[in-house]
Amino acid sequence: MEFKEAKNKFVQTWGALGSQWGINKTMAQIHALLMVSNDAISMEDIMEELQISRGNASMNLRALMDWGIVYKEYKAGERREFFTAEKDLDELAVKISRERSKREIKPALKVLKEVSSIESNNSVEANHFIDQTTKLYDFVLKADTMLEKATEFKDNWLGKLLLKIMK
Amino acid sequence: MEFKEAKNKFVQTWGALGSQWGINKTMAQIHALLMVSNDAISMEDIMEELQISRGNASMNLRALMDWGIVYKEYKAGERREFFTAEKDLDELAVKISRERSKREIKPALKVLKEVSSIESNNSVEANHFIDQTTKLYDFVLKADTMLEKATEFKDNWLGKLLLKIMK
DNA sequence: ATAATGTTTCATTTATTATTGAAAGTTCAA
DNA sequence: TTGAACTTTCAATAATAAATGAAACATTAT
Repeated sequence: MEFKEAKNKFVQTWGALGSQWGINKTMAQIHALLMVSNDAISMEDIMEELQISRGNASMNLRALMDWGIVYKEYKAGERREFFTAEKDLDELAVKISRERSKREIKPALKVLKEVSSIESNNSVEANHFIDQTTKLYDFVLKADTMLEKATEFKDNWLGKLLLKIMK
Repeated sequence: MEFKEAKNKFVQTWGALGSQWGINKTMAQIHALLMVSNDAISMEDIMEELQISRGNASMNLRALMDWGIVYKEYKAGERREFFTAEKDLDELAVKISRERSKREIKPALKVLKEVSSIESNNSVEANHFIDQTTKLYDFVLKADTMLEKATEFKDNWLGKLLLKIMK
């Protein structure tokens, strides 16, 4: 396998993986492309390489920037905008988990809190419902908190120690 | 809000959350329904409650059983099959992460290994590609391993300690 | 054996989600 | 202030994923 083929395979795979995790294919592909690109590339190049339309490229680049994992760059004497991806993987993981927590986990917690707080009518059914959703709330909250802490740890001694133990 | 309304809201929310994470809506809804149901319920009941077809119910129940998070139950003197969900949340988390690791992460690792192992043609481009995909491989492997270990920890002292620290 | 009850499969249909592309918008140089 | 270069928006369209339902399959009671 040579370079171009490998690059293509990587981009395709990353795209497919994205859709399996609820991130649209093109968004993941653009990100993949930028990740392995040495220097910032233009929208034109992205369109060309991935064979996608201008609108598609524009919208997904915007989304990636909203997630904080792709940046615009301006080159001196160039009208066009260039893009680069966050290449530090720890940083990338932090940003992605923050974003998904904010967008999905937090709202889910709100609903869980809500539905677990209903007044029981003392039926077995209702009691079990309250019990189970309360447990779920606690569990999701704990998981969310752990993720948050884990991302803070990243570069302190405890984090490194944990990683070593867990290896 | 009273019981029925809360239950419905929970099922809907869980379903929506599922799609955001690459699990189909009905599958997540069935799981939600079973999670908060006191006792095993029949396919008929599921169809009724979620307003879905027999085929849909059957296929998604099969999928949930493949994931190991829903079980068939037979009731004495009953021809029909009944279903229950894994209600222990730790166990649920373990099963889901195992399954996703097997289905998605492991294959991704394989590709990463493959593409990062190409012979460099010594262009800056190719070198950067190899470097970046190698880092990604290491990172994903580490994350996958941590998840595996974390699920093993679940109920040993170290795990409990970590949870306490991270709280 | 067979009828009754229940389950699975899968080709077709429907719903959802992503993509296109042309028009509107922006920015900047002259 | 005009127009060239480039970007964004969004209604229309296409691609993808999920759901239906009727036929095939299975199991058990009689």
